[in-house]
Amino acid sequence: MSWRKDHRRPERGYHHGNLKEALLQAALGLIAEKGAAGFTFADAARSAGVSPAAPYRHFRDRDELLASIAQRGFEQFEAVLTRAWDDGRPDTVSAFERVGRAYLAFARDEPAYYSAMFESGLPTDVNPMLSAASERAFSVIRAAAERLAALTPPGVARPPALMMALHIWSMSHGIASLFGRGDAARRKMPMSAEDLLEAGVLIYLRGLGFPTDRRSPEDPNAPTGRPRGPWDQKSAT
Amino acid sequence: MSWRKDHRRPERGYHHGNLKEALLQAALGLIAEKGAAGFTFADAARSAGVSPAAPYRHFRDRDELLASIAQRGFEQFEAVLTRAWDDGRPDTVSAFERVGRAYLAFARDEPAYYSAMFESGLPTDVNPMLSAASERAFSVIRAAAERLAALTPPGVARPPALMMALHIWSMSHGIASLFGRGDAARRKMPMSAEDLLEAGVLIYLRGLGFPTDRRSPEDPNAPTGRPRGPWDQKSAT
DNA sequence: AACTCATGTGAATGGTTTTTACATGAGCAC
DNA sequence: GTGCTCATGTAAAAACCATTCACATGAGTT
Repeated sequence: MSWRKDHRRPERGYHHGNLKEALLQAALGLIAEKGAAGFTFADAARSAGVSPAAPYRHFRDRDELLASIAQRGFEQFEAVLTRAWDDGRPDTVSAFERVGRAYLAFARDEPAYYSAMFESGLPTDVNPMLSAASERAFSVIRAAAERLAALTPPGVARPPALMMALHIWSMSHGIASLFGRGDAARRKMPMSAEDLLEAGVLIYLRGLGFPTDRRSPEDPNAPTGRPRGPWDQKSAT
Repeated sequence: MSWRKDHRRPERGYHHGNLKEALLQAALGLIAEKGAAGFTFADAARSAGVSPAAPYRHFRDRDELLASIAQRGFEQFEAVLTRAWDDGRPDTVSAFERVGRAYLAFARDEPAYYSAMFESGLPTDVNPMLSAASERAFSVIRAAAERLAALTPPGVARPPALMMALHIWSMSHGIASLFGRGDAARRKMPMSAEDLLEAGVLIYLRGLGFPTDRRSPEDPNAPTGRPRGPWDQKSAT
């Protein structure tokens, strides 16, 4: 049952056996703990139980390790967004909102990945593998926007899907960066990041001519009430 | 004999005379050059022509210097946004868009400040002066949103101004972070960051019920043309 | 002129990055 | 099994940075 010295740490011989993976995991933990800037190469080596020079057998330098993490992050991000999109089921608009929530959930649940992906100051364009992975993640949002754009009601101008995707991505990224994480940079928030994003997306879609009110336009429950907006969806009192 | 200061500075006595300011300026240049992460305390000292220990007479540590820069950045940011808002002249909506463009212009023209403010990983809440400065900058956007919210057409639900401000800020910040800077993280962009933000804001405002089309609704130049959206505002062919 | 104290220096400590020469042992040929 | 080879790990060292401490300087004050 013991295939490699993968499991436990019985007695690490001279060779680690799986150092590259161990370094990635160690770095991930350290970034989550002390931020992308505070993470050090030597610390990762110490975490993995090897000398400070060992990592250089697997990564050219600290930046390459960071880039590997960012790339893996984009791959997981793509998977998460793809699953949330679920090819637009059960309906395009609600699947689209699910993608938005998945975006925020990823930023919150995987701060280390998110940090490496967006806040590590890595030059994105010099690493083709990295920028390709990033592009694939974005293409999920873009594909969803294409489907949404195709649903534009008749008589309404059809927006460019790429522009829609960039808007939604920007708002998601802005909310995640400014308000999305645990306790950092938190301001007086009247609502959760998720609700903020959902309301923003609904308002935006309404601005494009989509009908987004899930209540019937003439709500029998509020015949004389004030007009309602998408931001009321969760605040029914 | 070797000059004590590598640069031609008239005052080269034992005391610098204005070291704190010189360090701030030096750090600003270094951050612009090598990013917030790459900037080193010793480098700033060298730039100012003093020993590596001298900066400790003015800043507790590297983070405090970074925080000082971030604070000054928020102050300049506030001034820039306030000037752009110009108390809502000549009309609220166009002044609001001017604020958005000013946001992007600041991120582009002052990457060092922007980096220190938003990308340096500083704990915002532990420094009261810093978070207050950040709050004051945000309050400009918030005040503009208040004025905008007050203009909600009759019969349309009035959105919470704070929510509007958070949405606009998020989109601005997202665009600035993802697409706003010189050559970093640039993707296939169908339009400039400024136009992207302007279109996004107009669509968002339309979603809130604001009339935003600057063309007359029945445009005589396009009597049989396709329907138009805010994204067409700049693309008149 | 003498005193004081903010401000700057030099040196020392301990950590990080990265390179270089060397050590180990896993996989493979035989 | 024996012996070869090479990927992988180590130790040592140079260069750099953050931080501290004892000490030096000189500007402002008395």
